Amino acid sequence: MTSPATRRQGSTTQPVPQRLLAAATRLFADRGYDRTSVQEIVEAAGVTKGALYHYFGSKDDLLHEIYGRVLRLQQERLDAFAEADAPVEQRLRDAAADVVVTTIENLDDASIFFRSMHQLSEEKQKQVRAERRRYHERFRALIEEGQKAGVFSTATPADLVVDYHFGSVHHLSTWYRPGGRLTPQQVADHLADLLLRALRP
Amino acid sequence: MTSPATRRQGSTTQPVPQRLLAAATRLFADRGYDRTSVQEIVEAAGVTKGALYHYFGSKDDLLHEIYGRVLRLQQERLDAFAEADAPVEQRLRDAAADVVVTTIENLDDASIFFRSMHQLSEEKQKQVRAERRRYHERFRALIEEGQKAGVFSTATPADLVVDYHFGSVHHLSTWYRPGGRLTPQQVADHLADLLLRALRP
DNA sequence: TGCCACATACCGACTGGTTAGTCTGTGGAG
DNA sequence: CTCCACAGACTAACCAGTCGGTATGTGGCA
Repeated sequence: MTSPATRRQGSTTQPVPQRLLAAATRLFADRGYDRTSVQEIVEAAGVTKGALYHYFGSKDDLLHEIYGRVLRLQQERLDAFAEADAPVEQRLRDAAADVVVTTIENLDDASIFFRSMHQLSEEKQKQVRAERRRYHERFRALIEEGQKAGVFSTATPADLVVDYHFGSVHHLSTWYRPGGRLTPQQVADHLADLLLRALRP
Repeated sequence: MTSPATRRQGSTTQPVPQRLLAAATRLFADRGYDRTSVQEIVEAAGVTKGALYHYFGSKDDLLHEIYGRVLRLQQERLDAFAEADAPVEQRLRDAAADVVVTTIENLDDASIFFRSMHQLSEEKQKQVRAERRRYHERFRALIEEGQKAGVFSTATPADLVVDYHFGSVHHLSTWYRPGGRLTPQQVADHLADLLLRALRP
């Protein structure tokens, strides 16, 4: 009935690889990659080292998986918004707000993402940077489209605008606390609004 | 003639504590706090562990010193701009641009600042957060002043605006490379411009 | 002027503790 | 009987911090 990796005690728990990934995410976000021992991860996931090294090649691999998950999710969502059938202003606003909401909903991923690049092997870093660049370029294309159409100011180069906005997204994990004064959606609306206001011709 | 700590070989080198701080800054920025061994720091500074532990209580202390240096510098500069005799828009623009230039000029400090909070002891973290909050509040006060005066839009709460701007400052160490297309001053002008444009009523 | 007492500024071998990754073993499903 | 999915003891490496020692300078006193 249950898949081979999905049995442990009575209740229906997640399969082991997912449990490991979830435990690692929580711990990496909480105390940082280097401060988290493999032993702590496997204990939090309720397994042992044997299980971890059965599914992952190294501690580093675990981190890489987390990066992959974030990048895939965000790229997918951006693509959807960018391809929508609406005026550029609307598409940009939606995309800008969505990345804020998604980031807040996965704050652990976000704090790992921006703090732990260096702990990845050089090769994996290169891969992550390449995917990140694709994302960045897609976003920039939206801004350039609006600039060419004359609905956005051309006072600032588009890639600087992208960095400006993603700086604030990046920063969310530093100050946003769940249950704060503003809901994720409200924060997203405000930040998207600031972006669009800055781009008014 | 030379102070006791200022003699080593023929040439006039910096005193040992500064050399250690400089070496630690470079290494922490480069490979992260946890990935940098005390041995590497002392080797880079041309001394031994004995010297380091003569001047600093712990590796953690070294990091704390770096934080202190950054915070003091930025607070000083912000205070100067905020107290200047000029219209709010001007004071805010100057302060916003200055923090960008100063951050770029000390990019190593910046990447350490935003990546290594967690490696500080809980107590030192609290101290740093308190100083950071003071800085933040000073900046926010500028925005609120402009909002009350009617020269800035009140569409977005002032503290969100502060986080928006400092997100982009924070982010600089991720993308800015010395010798890039834009000079630090140009980047600063653009980012300050984006802020002021977003605040137009 | 000479000498002693003490301090400051380091040196570098050593220790105790931790950690990523390995490897051999085992229980249950097919 | 075999193989998958994991268990858990073990190892080799590393590292922060300690500590006893040395060299150089300095102030007081005879």
